[in-house]
Amino acid sequence: MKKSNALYKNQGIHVITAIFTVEQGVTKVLLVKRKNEPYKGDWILTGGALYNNEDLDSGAKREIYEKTGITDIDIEQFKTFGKVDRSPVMRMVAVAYIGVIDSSRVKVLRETINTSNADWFSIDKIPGLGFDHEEILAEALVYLRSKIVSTDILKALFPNEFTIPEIQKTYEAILNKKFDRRNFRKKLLNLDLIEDTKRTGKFEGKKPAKLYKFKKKIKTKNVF
Amino acid sequence: MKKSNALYKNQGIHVITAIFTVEQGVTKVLLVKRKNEPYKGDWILTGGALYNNEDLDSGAKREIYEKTGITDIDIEQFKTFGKVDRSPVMRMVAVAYIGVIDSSRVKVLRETINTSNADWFSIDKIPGLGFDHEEILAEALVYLRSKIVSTDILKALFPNEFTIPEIQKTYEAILNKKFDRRNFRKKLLNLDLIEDTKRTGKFEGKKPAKLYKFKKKIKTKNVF
DNA sequence: ACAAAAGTGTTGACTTTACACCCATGG
DNA sequence: CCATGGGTGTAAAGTCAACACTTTTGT
Repeated sequence: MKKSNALYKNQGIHVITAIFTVEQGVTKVLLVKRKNEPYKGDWILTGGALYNNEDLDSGAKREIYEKTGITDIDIEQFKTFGKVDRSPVMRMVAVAYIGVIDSSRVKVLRETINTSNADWFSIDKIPGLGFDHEEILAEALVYLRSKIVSTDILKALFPNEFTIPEIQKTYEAILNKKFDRRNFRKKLLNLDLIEDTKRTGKFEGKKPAKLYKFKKKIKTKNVF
Repeated sequence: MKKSNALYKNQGIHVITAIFTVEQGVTKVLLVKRKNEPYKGDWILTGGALYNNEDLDSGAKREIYEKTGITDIDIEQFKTFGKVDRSPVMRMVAVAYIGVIDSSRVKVLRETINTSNADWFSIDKIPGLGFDHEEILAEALVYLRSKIVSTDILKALFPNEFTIPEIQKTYEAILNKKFDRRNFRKKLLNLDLIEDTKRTGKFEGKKPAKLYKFKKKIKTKNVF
């Protein structure tokens, strides 16, 4: 392959992450505001150009750190976006990730070189986003929803102990759906993701609730 | 973003597809042999560099056409690979796809500009592959297996009518697992992917078998 | 008439769903 | 002592896995 061929000259790779949290029953996503052209002043998902000396996952995490100050976040790649005109500057494809984090445990930076502000937005009050980030965010949400029903992706929100009513609220917020208290408990326990800690704590009720925690190892169940 | 910054100069994008078929109960993948360095003489999956004037899916299809002559193939993006050293020439990320096609319906080209030969390989007799294509192929297979249990991805192998014993053999070949005849039938019909054509045909038995076909519209079922 | 593969039905185990009742605590 | 949410149980409907018998044809 010839580097000089105009057919594939000046290409680049974005690594973009939709970082979600849930606060008081509301699903939110972290956005940053661009300081420079293109899309100056617009909100976008965290991300930026991949460097030559880093793998995709590392690049995505570096960008998260640079734009928000967040470290120690687990991310999961879900799709790559590559419409010809998705960036007005040059030909870029965007490798997109989702991440989940407890917003109360992180202090988000307000000012970086390329972005001013960084803030959590309720997913049903999203402003217009720059680049193709609205499309990316929409697909990120679909992916997030598909993941929480069978994986321990919510572990980031509940790294330690939690009660079932508490985590149920989070499921309901993300899936935008209500569940029967008793059936939810049975189903969740059946997924084999969490275990009883034999301790109790408080959530909303006056009666103490049992505390659970995510298991160390998880196994997935199969169709067929 | 400055195009000249060495941190992200000279990057490129590969679009790679693992094309599968099933012949007489054996799952096979289409490989081509490289004519030029790097990896001259090695077998690899079909693919190549994305052009600036095409979307990702189009690029993947163009590469398939150029390397094998195959047109009219449905492909599905499943993951992007981006280890720093995955290509010795320059920094490339590979957007990977899977596709399924009936090998008996296509005539695969044997000679192109960059590749000589193009042939079907049983997935348990894969030669060493160039670049990181062994890793891509391994993940492609996992993805393929996850897809056939709930989608109409096998439609490409059975575009028209087929019998249940016939398609069962294909499922068994891909999943490398045997199923009970009666339960397989019930489960498959329950997936709501196929419908009775009210016609009959022959497969292996002497008794005529009912002919089915994939439905036009498919709906997916949910957990939670 | 029989071998060989195709089609159908039943049963028991397990899940899922929809409910109703008791429990522990703070006020 | 009672309101509030937390915990548990049960019955009906549905799914899943294992298995046996009948049907249609070619020879």
